[in-house]
Amino acid sequence: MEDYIQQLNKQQQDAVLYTDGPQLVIAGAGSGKTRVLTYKIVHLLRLGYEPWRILALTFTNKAAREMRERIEGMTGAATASKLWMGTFHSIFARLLRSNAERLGFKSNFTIYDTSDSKSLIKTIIKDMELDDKIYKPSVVMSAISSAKNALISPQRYAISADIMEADRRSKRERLHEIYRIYRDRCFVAGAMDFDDLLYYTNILLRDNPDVLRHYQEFFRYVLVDEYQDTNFAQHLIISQICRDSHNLCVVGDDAQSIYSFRGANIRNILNLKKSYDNLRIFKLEQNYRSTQNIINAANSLIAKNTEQIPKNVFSKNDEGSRIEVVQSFSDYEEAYLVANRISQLKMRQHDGYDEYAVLYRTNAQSRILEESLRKRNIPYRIYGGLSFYQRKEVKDAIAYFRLSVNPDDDEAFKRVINYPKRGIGETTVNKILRAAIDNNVSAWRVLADTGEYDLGLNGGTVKKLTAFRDMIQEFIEMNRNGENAETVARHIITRTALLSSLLSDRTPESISKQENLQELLAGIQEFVSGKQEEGSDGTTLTDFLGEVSLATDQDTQDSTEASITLMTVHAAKGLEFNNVFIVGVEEELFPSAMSCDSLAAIEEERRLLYVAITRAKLNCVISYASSRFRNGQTKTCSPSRFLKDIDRTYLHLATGNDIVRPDNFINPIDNYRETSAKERRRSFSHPLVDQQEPTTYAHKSVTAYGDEDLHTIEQLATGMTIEHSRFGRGVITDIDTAAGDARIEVSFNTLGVKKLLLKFARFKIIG
DNA sequence: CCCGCTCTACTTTTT
DNA sequence: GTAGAGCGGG
Repeated sequence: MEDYIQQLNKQQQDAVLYTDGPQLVIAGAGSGKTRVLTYKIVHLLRLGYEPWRILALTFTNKAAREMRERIEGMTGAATASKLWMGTFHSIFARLLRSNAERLGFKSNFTIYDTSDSKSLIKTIIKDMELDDKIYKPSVVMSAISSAKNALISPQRYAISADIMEADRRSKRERLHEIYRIYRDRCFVAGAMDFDDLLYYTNILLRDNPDVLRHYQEFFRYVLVDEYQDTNFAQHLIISQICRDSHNLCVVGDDAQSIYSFRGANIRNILNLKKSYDNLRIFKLEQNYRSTQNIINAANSLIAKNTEQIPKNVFSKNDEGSRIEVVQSFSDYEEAYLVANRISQLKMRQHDGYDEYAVLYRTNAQSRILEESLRKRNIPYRIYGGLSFYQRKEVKDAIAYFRLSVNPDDDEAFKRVINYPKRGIGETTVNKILRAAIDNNVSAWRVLADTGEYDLGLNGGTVKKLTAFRDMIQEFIEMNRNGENAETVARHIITRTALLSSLLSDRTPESISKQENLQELLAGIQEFVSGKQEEGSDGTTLTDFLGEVSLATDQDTQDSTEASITLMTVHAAKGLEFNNVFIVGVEEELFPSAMSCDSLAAIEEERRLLYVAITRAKLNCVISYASSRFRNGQTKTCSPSRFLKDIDRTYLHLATGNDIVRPDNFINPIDNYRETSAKERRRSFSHPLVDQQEPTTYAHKSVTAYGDEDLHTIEQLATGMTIEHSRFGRGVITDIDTAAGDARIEVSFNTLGVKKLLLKFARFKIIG
C-alpha cells in the first residue's frame, strides 16, 4: 500500500480504494470529505487514468480551488491543471461554449447574473402592462428558475395543468408568457442565466446523442462533491454522463443540505440507490475537527430531524468545553458582547484572529457587528454581501466589456447606453427597446441598422446614438482583431470616460469607485500576464469575461493581516475555525420567518444550525437577543426553538454574572436605555434555564414563547378596539385577507392609520 | 432630458 | 437603514 494511503483511516481508505463502480460516500461533518476526494483523484491518476478524463464537480469556486491546490501538492501543477475540475456552472459553461452552435447560441454567449435576469423580467412585466405588485419580479424569477431546474420548458409549462392551476390560484395566470418571452429575449441577446447553464446542458445532451456519447466516453471517472446540494438538472446531467461507465463517486452529507431554496433536492442522494443497483455506500463517521462536546451537541440537534441517513458521527478529540449560550437585550448589546468575548478568548488562547468566525443567518446582520468590532480595533473581513464584481462602477465597466464581446447583450446595452450621461434619455431607449422586441432582434441590431426601423427620432438624438454606436463598434473591432483584454479594457475605460468622469469628485465614495476600477484593470492585467506565462493564447476580453462571470463569490484572496471572519452560515459551509460565534439565534430569524410554515423548511434551518455548530473546532458560542432592529424598527425576539433541541448537558447557559457588561453601558437603540446595567443584571433571566420541559418538537411556532398576543383572522372584525404593544390603542378599520399574508388596517389614536401584518402584529383585543 | 427630492418596500440563504 | 421608484422643477 502506498504512502499516501497510510495517512487515511480505515473508512477513508475503503472509500478511496474502491473503484469498481458507483459509490456514495456519506461524509459526516469534519470527517475528511475533501481529503477523501483529493486522495481518490490522486489514486485514480496513479491507476493510470489520464487527468483530462477525470471530471470533478464542486459547488463553489473556493472548494474547487482548494482541491486543485491540494492535488497540485501531490502530483504537481502540470497534472492538476489538466483535470476537469470546477463548479457545476463553470464546467458546464465550458461545455456549452464548445457546443454552442448546436443550441443556436454563439460560443461567446453572455452569462446573465441575477440582477441582469431580474432587470429583464422587470422590463417584460412592464412591457406586458402587468401589475408588478402581483407579478413581483422576485417571485416570477424564482418560478422561472424552478421550472428550469425541473427541466420544464415554456411550452411544457403552459400545458402543465398543475402549474397553470397553481398560477391561476395565485392570480398569475400569465406567468407562462413571461417565461416564454424571457427565454426568447435571452436567446436573442445571446445570453444564458445561471439556471440555463444546467438547463441547456441537459438539452444539449438530450438532443445530440453524438455529443452525449462523446462525453460519456471522454469522462472516464466522475466525482461530485456536496451531492446533497444538487438539483434535478444537475443530477440528470451526471447520470447521463455516467450512464454506461458507472464510474461515479459522489460525496455528501444529507445533514448538511442547506440549498433547497435553490432547487437542491435531498432525494437525489437518498434515491441514488435506485438509480444504480450496484451502488456501494461508504460512511465517514469520525470527526477530526471538533471537540466531543461540540459533536454531541450538534448530533443532539440534528437528531430532531425526521428524515436522514442513519450515521454515527463521533469525535475522539478532547471533550472540550460546553457550547456557551448567551442572551443579550438587543442586537446592539449582542454585538458588543461578541466583540468582548472574542478579545477575552484571544487573550486566553493566544490564537490568531483568523481562528475566529462570527456567523449569522442574514447578511443584513453584519453591519452592527462590524461597528462593535471596529470600536474594539479587532480586524475583520466580511465575506458575501456585495462582491467586487457587483459594485456599480465595476458592473458598468463590465457591461461595456460585455457589449464589446457580445453586442446583442441587451442588459449590458441598457446599462451603458446613457452612462456616463450622453443625452440619450428614457424615451429614446424605450423606442429602441420597443422596436427590438417587436422585431425579435437585439437592441444593438436596432441601433446598428437604424434605417430599417422607423423610430421617429429627431436629428440631435440620432447624432448621439450614432456616436455611441461607432464607439461600441470600435471596441468590437478591437476584440475582433485579437487585441488582448488589457489593451481593450484600458481603451474602453478611457474612451467612455468611465474613470475620468469620477475624477472630479473628491468624495470618499468616488475615490473608492476609482480605486475599484483601477483594481479591475489590475485584475485584467494579471489575467493576461498569467495566461501569457502559461503560453495560453486565451488572453482576449472574451476569455476574461468567461472566467469572471462565474467568479462572483469571494475570490479576492488578499491575505493581508489575520482577521476575524464575518459571514453567513451558508457561506461558512466547508470551513472550520477554532472559535465560532453564532449570533441572532432567534425565532423568525434563525429559523427564518419564511420557513416557519413548513416542516421541510424548518428541518433545513435546523441543518443550517448544524452546519454552523460543526464549523467550530474548540469553542462555540450561540447568542440571541431579546430585541433587534429590523425593517426600520425595534422588534421583540424570542430564542430560537432550536436551542431547546440541543441536549442541555452540552450547553453552558451563561447567566447574568458570567457576562461582563460595563455599568455605564448605554445602548442607543434598544428599549433598555433607562435601566442601569446593574438593574438589568439583576433582572437577567434565562428562558432556557427557567423552562425545564423536555424537548418536544412543535412544528408550529405558535406555542414557543409569548405568542399569546397573536391573533387569527377569525378572531377579528372591523370596528374592534385593540391595544398594540407599541402603537397603543386603535380601532380596526379594515381587514385584508388577500395574498396569503393577512393584514389589518388600524386607526390608532395617536399615530394615525397603520397596516399591520397579522402574523406579526402583537396586540390585545379590548372591545 | 436631467437632477434631486421624497416615499416606499424590503430583507433569507448563492452559482 | 437603504435601494429603487416616482415626481416635479429646471
